[in-house]
Amino acid sequence: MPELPEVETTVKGLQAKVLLRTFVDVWSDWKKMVKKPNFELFKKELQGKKIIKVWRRAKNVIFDLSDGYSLLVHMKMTGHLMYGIWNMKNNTWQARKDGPLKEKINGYLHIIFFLDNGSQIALSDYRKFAKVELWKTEELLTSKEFNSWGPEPLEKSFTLAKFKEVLKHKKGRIKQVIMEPKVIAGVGNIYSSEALWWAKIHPEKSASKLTDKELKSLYDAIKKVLQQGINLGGESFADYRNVEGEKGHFGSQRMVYKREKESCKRCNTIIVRKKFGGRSAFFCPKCQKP
DNA sequence: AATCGTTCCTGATAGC
DNA sequence: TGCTATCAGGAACGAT
Repeated sequence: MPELPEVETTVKGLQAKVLLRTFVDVWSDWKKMVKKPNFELFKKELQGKKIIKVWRRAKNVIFDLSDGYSLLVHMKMTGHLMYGIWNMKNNTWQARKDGPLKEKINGYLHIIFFLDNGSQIALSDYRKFAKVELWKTEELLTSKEFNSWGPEPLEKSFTLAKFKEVLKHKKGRIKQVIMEPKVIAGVGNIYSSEALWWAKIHPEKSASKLTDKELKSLYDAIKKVLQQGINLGGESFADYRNVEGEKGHFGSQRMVYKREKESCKRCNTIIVRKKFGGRSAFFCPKCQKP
């Protein structure tokens, strides 16, 4: 599932490919993925808009366009954006003009954006939870939703004091709290599990019960695992791929996520998987005591 | 105000 | 063997 490092990897990949390109058309076989405005209007309004900037806020990919518009894409759980040249006739695609011809078009492409140089950006999503929205930039930046998201954990302004401030009055389980978009941006199931392992904190511990030492450890761990994720091009345990359709390498660094019944790399204890709040937490019952 | 349950999807897997 | 039931999971939203 794309979290901050995966979205960041996607953004970097797109920056290298699509800056200053202009949208000429859009195709979709699942039009309700476009939430704003309706698909027909979306298609009409997007045509002729030039991509000026590609950036990330929380887990959203944002394309700033000409005429004061912004295109927002949230990949949710199983989505990923790919760039390339699709050949509808023989069902193939190339990530680069001079690159190898990939055997088959990914079977889950639900939106394809056609660019003015003959290339395309495609949104693949087998669970169809992804969302796409076209905003006036000013409206997006001042919207309730945009301003509800928590701080960016890798920005300088995210200090330890800021971390403590956002956790204030939070009594819920720490894992669920740090996964909440309104608390901190970009942290999901993978990186919350990993950060808690590094910080030696049990995922079900109440956020309000963390000691100062634990808060500092967790703060450091969140930044550490996210940066490591970016450095390794994200995690591809499930569906995530970069814009060229390739896997990320964070998997090799996973300490707990999806490692239940394997041994803890610190103390050899068997890693446990426990579901709460509708999600699976992975942790070492010895290193991360309740 | 904080927290919990529901909703959107479909491939994989468990159970019979 | 083949069918059906269950599950995963980001995050907005409504209910409590």
